[in-house]
Amino acid sequence: MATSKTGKISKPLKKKQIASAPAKTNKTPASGKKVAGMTPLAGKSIEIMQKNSPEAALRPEPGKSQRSGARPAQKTAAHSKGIIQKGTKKSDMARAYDPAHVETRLYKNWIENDTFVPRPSKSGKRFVVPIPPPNVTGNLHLGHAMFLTLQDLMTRFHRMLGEETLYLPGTDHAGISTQMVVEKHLAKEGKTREQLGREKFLDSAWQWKEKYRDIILDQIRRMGTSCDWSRERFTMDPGMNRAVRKVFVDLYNEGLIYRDKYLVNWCPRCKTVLSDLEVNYKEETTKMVSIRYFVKAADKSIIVSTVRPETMLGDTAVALHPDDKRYKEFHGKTLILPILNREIPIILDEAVDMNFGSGAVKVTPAHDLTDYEMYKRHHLEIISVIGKDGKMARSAGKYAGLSVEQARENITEYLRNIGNLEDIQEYVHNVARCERCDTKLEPYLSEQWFVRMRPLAEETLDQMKKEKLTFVPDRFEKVFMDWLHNVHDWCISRQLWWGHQIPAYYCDQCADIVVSEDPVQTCPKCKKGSLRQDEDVLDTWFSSALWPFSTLGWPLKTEDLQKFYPASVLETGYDIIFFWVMRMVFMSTHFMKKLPFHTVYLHGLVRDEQGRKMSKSKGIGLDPLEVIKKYGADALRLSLSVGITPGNDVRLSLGKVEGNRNFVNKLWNASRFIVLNLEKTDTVLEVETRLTKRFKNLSSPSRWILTRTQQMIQKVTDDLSQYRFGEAGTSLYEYTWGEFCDWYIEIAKTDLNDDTKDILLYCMLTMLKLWHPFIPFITEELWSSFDQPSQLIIADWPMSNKALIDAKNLEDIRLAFDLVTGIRNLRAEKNIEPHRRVPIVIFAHANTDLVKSYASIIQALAKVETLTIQKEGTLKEQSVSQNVEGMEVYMPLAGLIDLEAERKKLQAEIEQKTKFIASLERKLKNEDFLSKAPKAIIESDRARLAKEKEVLRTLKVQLEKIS
RNA sequence: GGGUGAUUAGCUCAGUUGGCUAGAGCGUUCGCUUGACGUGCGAAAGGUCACAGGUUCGAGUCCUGUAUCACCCACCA
Repeated sequence: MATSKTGKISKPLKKKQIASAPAKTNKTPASGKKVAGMTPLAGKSIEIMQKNSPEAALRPEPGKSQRSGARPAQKTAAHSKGIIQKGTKKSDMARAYDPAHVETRLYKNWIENDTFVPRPSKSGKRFVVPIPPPNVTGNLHLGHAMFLTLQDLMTRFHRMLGEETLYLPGTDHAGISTQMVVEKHLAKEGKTREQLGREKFLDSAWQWKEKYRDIILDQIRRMGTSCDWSRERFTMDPGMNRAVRKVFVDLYNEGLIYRDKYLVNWCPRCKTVLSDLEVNYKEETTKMVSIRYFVKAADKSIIVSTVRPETMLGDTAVALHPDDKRYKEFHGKTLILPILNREIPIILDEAVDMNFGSGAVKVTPAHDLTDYEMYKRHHLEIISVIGKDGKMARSAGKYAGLSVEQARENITEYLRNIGNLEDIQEYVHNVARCERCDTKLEPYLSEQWFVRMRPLAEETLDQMKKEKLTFVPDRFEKVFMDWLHNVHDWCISRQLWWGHQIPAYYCDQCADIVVSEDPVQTCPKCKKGSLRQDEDVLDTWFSSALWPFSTLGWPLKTEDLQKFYPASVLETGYDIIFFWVMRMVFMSTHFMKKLPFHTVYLHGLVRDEQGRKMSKSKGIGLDPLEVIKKYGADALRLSLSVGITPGNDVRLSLGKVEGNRNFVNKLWNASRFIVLNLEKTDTVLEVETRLTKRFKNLSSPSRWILTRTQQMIQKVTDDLSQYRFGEAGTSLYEYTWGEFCDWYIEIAKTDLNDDTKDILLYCMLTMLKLWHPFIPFITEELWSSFDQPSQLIIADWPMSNKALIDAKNLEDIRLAFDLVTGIRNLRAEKNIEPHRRVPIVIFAHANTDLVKSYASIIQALAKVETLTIQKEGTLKEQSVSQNVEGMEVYMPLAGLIDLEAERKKLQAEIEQKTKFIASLERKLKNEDFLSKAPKAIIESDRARLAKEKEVLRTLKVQLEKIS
């Protein structure tokens, strides 16, 4: 491929066919003229000398500060710290960027200038991102860093587009988690929550919250997030609480919240119920015991198998499949439960799997969900034998008080002794565990509050037909829809103290339940009973579900609510799609009659270098603050946004961050170069206007970089609009370093006139704008060094300017670049020191005039002494050669040439070329291809073929000349 | 049991609607005080795009199957 779609020149430059040589130039005339074979040894000895030179001692040790350099210079404080301050002379810009001293100052500055506060836009467009409120339980981790980076990236992009932008911050009270850490904290002082009592416990929880809220918010700021802090919310703010109460009461009145007795997931350690989503299943190998149950008054028996023999104390039936022929004679009989000798019925139920085990199932309604369902179908007895504490209950008789495990052992042993134990086998099955503390859960029969999901799900499905909800990546749409189609009721009560207390009140006289937004003292029904509020609190996610509208003042009809609901994009990790995203969607649909956002962007999970999930509880993972301290927030942000793809997990290594820190520093130095060479700094607009007028008169490289800049503007804008952050970042990176720095700055050095200075400035300012959403700190800092009006954060996003595009020129300049690389190749191959100038002869054939126009660039960048450019010709001296796009490039090296090696090199190239041409020809002779492929493809292949043939021809010519 | 994702250079990953003699960063090798930057510069080596079929003029990209890994949902004792 010649020039790529984007017109990038980097690809062709890396081609293998182009061979060797060293570096570039400056204006000083060449000094060392005698071309001599430079041996590797000679090079080494020089290196050794350098290390021992006095100057070397001044170099910074690796990993130490950047302060000293090879050329020690007097530095001001600002200088040495890598920051730019008002009144600082430009020449004082430090050699390396030091984020630590810049970030805090800039952040403060942004806030002082109210730049994070939404400002009405001319277009009326708005962009709203609700933050996923971090828990007030601890410190920022990389998961947070991830979403903060992406959300802020979008926010800053849209703010620069001129939209009225709101990034709404806040924190979550995080019920169980917070209660757990507060209890742990109290335990250190030897206190328990029971000792303290509810009120005092809540006091210390609030204290905890105050402290950690401040910490976490501060950490959020460290990432550079441009949240509107004036609108910050906490899920237990009075306003939020009001919203929660209203939602609860409304849903209750509509019959969508109910209270019922049900077998729920109980965590004996947390002492609360959990919703199905908060249960993790983990595989475990246990013993499955088979027990013989005898039929009453007969010697017939049935064998049942179980992994939980201790629950047999609560058995109230044995179930068989109605069609199971083996057990026909047992239908209608009763069995004697061993140990207790209780009489239990045999029931028939289709839930039984005939093919599993013996085909007979013990039924323990109080401790198994399937059994509980059978209990309801068959009107059985229900006996609970395990208590809230996870120990055997009083109903377990002599086993009461034992742990479940102990009881299991004892009962198994007892069954063995009485001869009812038939078999024990290893069995692998899934065990339910608490998402928070990993304790084994017990199904527990109790009265709880539930949200009736079916009607809400259907309402949501309807709404989603009217409004499009876009998922990025789109595969999550299916996951989302499947869940909606297969919902279960949501258990929302929690036996905790920290959270929104359920607004339900019970009468101590008539047992009536009053559900009310405001406290009720006396029973409205019997008029005499006093009311006591339900002690339980709501699932944390209940309040999070209201986040998109409760944060804006709902249920009040506030201006904010009108303006900023619905939000634009909800960005979060795919792991909380059901916990949070789903619930926001159906709650918002129900109460706002509009989806809460139009797009759901789901990022992957951040993992460590080994691919392990970052988890602070396990002590794995990098601390974002440490990373920021060492490499800067910008470097961290880059590492979490460039090269990533939505929905896919990211591995983060310090090496990656370091690389990005290096990039940030590169940007700093490119700016530094420009600052040092600029006499005056005009605004982007002024420069752009000037360049637009002069465009046609500009040099080819100048037109090239301007064209590429326009293309970058277009690409980055498109990519960011379509949530392709990784892609946008990658191209910008390549443009910044690989094109602007590596080529344009080097070319500009050869002729620093007013035009080139204008272009350097224009490109840099544009680049700073394009980079700003990714790396806000350094870009803002550099922006200020160019004396631009207003801050970068609120500058206008650039627009691609058609008057600054010259597409044809991209092709032309590529030749020049390829020639430079080709010559450098030759030099490197022959170990010519970079600073030594060499003579070069180019037979450029059809490109002669064009190449001549690039002579000075080639000469400068490839360090050429005398550059001879001719249409064609013969060689006077022995030379090494290189073929660049059909142009013959020779570097005379009399006496130092291994002719055989040269021949082999050319022959290899000829062979490769020949093959490639053959395959192209085959393709272009293929009737199917000619008739079915798009014309543009055929045309470009034809052109390609012609070009390649020319290259082949010249390669052969070269081979002859050398021989 | 159902579903999803991953599998591309030594490592970590890109690769938008199929047109690619397959790219980046790190690492490796060689050479550099080249006055923006050694947190740098120049050059190079390195890939049967997991495997097997298929669709297509053309497949890293689409389809089917297989393997391995990861995850999600449901949980049958």
